[in-house]
Amino acid sequence: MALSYAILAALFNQSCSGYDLVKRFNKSVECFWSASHQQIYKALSNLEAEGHIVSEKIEQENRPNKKLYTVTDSGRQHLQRWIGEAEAISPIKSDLLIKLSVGHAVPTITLLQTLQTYYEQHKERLKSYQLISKQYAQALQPSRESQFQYLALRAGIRQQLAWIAWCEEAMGFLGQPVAVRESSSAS
Amino acid sequence: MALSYAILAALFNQSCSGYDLVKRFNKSVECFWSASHQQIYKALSNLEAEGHIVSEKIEQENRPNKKLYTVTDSGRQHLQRWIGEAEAISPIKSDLLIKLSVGHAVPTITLLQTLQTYYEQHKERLKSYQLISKQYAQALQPSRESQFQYLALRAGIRQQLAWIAWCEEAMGFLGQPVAVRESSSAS
DNA sequence: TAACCCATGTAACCTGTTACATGATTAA
DNA sequence: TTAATCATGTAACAGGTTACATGGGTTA
Repeated sequence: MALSYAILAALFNQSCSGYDLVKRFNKSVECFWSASHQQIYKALSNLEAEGHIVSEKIEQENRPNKKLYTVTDSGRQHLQRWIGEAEAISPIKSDLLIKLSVGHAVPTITLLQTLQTYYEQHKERLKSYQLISKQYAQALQPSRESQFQYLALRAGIRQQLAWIAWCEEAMGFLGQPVAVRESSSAS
Repeated sequence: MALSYAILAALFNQSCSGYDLVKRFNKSVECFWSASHQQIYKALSNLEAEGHIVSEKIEQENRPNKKLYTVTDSGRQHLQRWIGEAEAISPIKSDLLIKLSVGHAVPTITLLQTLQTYYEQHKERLKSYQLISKQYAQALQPSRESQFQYLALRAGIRQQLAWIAWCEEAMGFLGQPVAVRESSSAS
């Protein structure tokens, strides 16, 4: 369900083909959702069957033809209605947290190694978000659209910072076997 | 896949019935994953077929019999192996971020209302995490197990704090003075 | 008398992942 | 010549949601 809306939102911001959508979802700015190309092509044909998007066949030379998808009035209304609804927030569902909550089942060194790997991944992701963020910040006259995308990016950055700070806390905790400390930099 | 491990981890910490697992997953401390009872019963029977857990039939008076599930040696090893592996981190997949990234499609007031609802939910969740956290912190001699659970909880707290701070940033950006209402729970 | 708690399940359906398929163009 | 890019799909399977089913005991 949410994937359809994510697609609708992406197409509302910028009409494109299924192939381009895949790239936007998995590589670049729209990094808050992911989906395989199979899933996306399926969702696109459903959305078109429901009348929320239309496709225009683009004939190309020296490469395969493609379909350019555009949001219809019906699609826009569908999207607008959804934005106005607030769903219940969902649980974190993080592998790492499950692993840590049974950390006593393995040697501390194992846990530290696993933690380190996640730590580095979060730092990587933060870096890529900050890079995009810089591009937005440098725009002299940002469009209203891009301001919203910048805001969403800010959330991503805050999430990564929270994970990174926590990894450091956890590694510190595991580094010297101590009791639960009351202080820490919780704020 | 991850659900099986989450169940294994929960049972490793404390053997219990499927019914009790549902409660532990959806209500209380193990609040980092969620699953319906149908899903959990299914996963339990799979795990038992694979030999990772065993069930003991508990006969009860005045109420239905139940099955007490316990992790086997094989199950413990399976879990330990998994803890040592580090998967790739996954995208945020937040409805709210999708909504915000096409915020220009609706009137600002609509977006603010939606944001406010998420904001309150995150504050609620933070409160419940902090309540559990306090119980851990008050334990005079915390077990090694509970220290790990406390650490996982710290991650949950940091996540909620990040969301809350971002909601305030976003609401501020959208031109609404952030009303810092201390008790928004009764709304 | 109705609703909820205990306790476990089946079945239909939708969503997401993995594998398979095609076929021309371009860069190493 | 090997691989990657462009561009779109089908099919089998695993994971997750919703609806349906049972039946005694307790609380309002």
